[in-house]
Amino acid sequence: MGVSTLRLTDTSYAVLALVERCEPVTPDQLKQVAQVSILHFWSIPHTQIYTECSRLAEGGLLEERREQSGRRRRVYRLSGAGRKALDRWRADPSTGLYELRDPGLLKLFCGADPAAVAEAQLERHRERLELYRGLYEHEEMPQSMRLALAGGIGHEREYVRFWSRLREGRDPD
Amino acid sequence: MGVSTLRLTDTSYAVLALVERCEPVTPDQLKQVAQVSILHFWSIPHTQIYTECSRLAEGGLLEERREQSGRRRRVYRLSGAGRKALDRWRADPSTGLYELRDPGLLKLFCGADPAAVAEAQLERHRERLELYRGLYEHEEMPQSMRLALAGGIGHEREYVRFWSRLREGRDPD
DNA sequence: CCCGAATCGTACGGACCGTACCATGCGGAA
DNA sequence: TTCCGCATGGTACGGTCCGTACGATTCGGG
Repeated sequence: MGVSTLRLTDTSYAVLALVERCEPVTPDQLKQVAQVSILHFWSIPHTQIYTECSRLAEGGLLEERREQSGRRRRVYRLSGAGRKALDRWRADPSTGLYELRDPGLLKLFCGADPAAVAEAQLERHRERLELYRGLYEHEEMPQSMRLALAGGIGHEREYVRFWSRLREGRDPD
Repeated sequence: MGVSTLRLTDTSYAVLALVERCEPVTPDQLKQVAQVSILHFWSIPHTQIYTECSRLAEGGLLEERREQSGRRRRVYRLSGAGRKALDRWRADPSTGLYELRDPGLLKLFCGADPAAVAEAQLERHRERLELYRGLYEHEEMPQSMRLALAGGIGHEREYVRFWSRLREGRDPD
């Protein structure tokens, strides 16, 4: 299949960028890297990483090899066309809107007891905040990744603030 | 179809709660209400509101009537079973994790120029923040809705802070 | 050497999504 | 009044996505 007929979504570019950073790489490794990076602001079900890789390979944006022994896993690299597409996308700063599905805010909106929901949410968000802070402190990572992570930290901090106030029955302000 | 065979997602409950608040109500009206409320933290494509309403009616959680004249629109009310299901769900404060798809953070992560992305993001988030603040000040609304809106305001404020710092080349902190 | 667990990958059906398109009502112009 | 154009309201439908469930391979310990 030629590049011309290939539909590229933001998810496609996410995969291309991950491959760029990790090549040569198997889908399973991508899955793990995504787990501690983009999945926090760009959620994808794990199976889609496999299908997206093979789509992109078929379209010529990734190069696909097979390991010669063992599991004969597929191994991907960015192709010239892939790099070009990725660069073009990166050069354009315009984006679509974000989409959020936050069941905590939903329950709050729907009339659940604020303090009770807050209690549960606080626990989750505190965990996440600690997780992000740990990564931020201890991991080596490229600057762009560090910036995105800082975004996540900011959000979790805000979540914790919000739900804390709610738990105590104060106005969230 | 009996209730027993009906799969209820968070989206189902979102619709039930909106109906509870607006009944009697047509799907189109729900669409408009959602537009200025839950869509900011629980995104749903508009067509799904129609299909979800008829699913819930078929399952006995909503009552469906037709207008007698004009467009003969479908008009929904919460049934007894619907109210019960909704109450049960609300009483349980546990929830799943939130999911986010933020193309701004994604581009940042993928190596785009931070200042350029920030410029574009700032514009969007400033608009949203103003929108939410306007609603918060001027609209009458139930307390639970006000709380959820306050959550949205907090997040937009954080977004603005984050992208502002990035635009100026400072560390996001 | 075998077995169980962990890892890695895929198959598949149903839910979701978004585009494109109909249908109806409404209001203004002549 | 009638016509027309636009705004509103609703649906049809096919492709994409999603998540569960399972199959395959490897590894480690007894």
